[in-house]
Amino acid sequence: MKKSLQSALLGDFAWRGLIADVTSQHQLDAHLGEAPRSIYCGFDPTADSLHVGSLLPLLALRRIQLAGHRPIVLIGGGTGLIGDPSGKAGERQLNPAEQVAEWADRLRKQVERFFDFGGAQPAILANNYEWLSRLEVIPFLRDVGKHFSVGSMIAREAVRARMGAGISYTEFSYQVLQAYDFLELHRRHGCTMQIGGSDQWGNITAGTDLIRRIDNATAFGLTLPLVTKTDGSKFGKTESGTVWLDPRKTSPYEMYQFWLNTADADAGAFLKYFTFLERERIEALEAGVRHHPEQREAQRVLAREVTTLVHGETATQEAETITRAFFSGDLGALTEGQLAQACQGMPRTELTDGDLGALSLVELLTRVGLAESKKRGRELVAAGAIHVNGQPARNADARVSRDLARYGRFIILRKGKKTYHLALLA
RNA sequence: GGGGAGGUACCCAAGUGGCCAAAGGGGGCAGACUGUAAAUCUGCUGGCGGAUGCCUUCGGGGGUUCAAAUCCUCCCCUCCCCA
Repeated sequence: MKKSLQSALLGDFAWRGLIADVTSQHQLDAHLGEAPRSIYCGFDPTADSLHVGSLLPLLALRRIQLAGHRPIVLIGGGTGLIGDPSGKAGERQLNPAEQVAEWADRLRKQVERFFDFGGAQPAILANNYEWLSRLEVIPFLRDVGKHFSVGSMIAREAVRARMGAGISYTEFSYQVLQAYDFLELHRRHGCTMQIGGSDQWGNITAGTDLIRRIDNATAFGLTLPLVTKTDGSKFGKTESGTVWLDPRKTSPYEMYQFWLNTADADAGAFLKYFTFLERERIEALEAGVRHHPEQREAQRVLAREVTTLVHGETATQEAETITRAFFSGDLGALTEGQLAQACQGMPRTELTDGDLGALSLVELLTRVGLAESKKRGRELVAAGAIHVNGQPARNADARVSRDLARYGRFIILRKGKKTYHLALLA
């Protein structure tokens, strides 16, 4: 009964665990196996950068191109003005139009590096503001609106979940716009498939339905799984917050650390999700996790691969250099630039010249919040829990002076194993 | 409306006149071990220039007392039972 998958693409997706849901799997399989297809995924500008969570659909789209199909990256400059209710507990505040336009521009630049715009199937970048902003209400309601039944719109999970808390007509309409995007891309570029996160299922099938009704054509959809961690905590966050793709918001070093800290139990799945390594290699790394977990080779490879995908080889080498220096305690090996990068995600406190000589180490610890009180600070120093620029601090009453700082500016305080704080001299 | 129980530190929870800055557990932080892991063990878990010292703290106010988380009183809040 169950036929095996014919197309290399779906077979790879299935092996990687990238399929949460698909429309008519075997028909899609044949469709993809027959000829190069155009496949799209949308990204709404809800912030000035994508984050690691967006990497899953982004890399899936790249897999699609590598498999010989044409990827269409849709920036939701129009839908971003409306707001997707999917997965949102309550109505969101609308962002100013100029801001959404600026964010859309940033996302476009951010996304470009993942695709090949030459070759046999060059990628297409589109922005739905281009057509959504030109829609006229009367024709839209007559030509498109007629094909949507309110009953099925209300039945969609994203809407149903909001019926209690409330949902505006604006957000309620989101699914219609996304369906319309799919139709538009179908007509413009012969797009026959849309992928997205698992919360996008309703929006995607709204599109395949619309294409069937208006253009009497078959289109397909596939959703990717929600990335989960086995310990139950949310994927894509660290203590310092969201892990962004923009190096100005999350340094390559921070991103490298994020992946390096992947739990053993998640390493295999993440290698499949977020790298382009072939099956044999990943299976070997998974075996490595089982037999030599202490070597953390899978995590190292994962961190190297993903950081390189996002930030390039040079940035990855730099992240590795910083990692080695930080975890050996030998900060002296770092250049000023590397030190600055390593400190990028750290909470920081700026010190004035007046603070120099006036503050003792314990006072500095309380000032920056690493110790709740001087008493605590003393206890921490006594316990050997405080390191200053990689060196264990011995004297709680030592005065803070400029020659304590690296490059005359950086005093990196460490409490315990991984709580850092940067005291930055003026 | 009647009857009963209770509000203690981040949470749960002991304590019913001085030996209480307040047991115990959880959580948190740190140390050891380790793989920048998990588990485990240990320490700390009100503040103070380092103190058989002082200050703040047991729902809120007032009072009794040499002395109150503990007794009295008023107020606020929570829960349970009967109407």
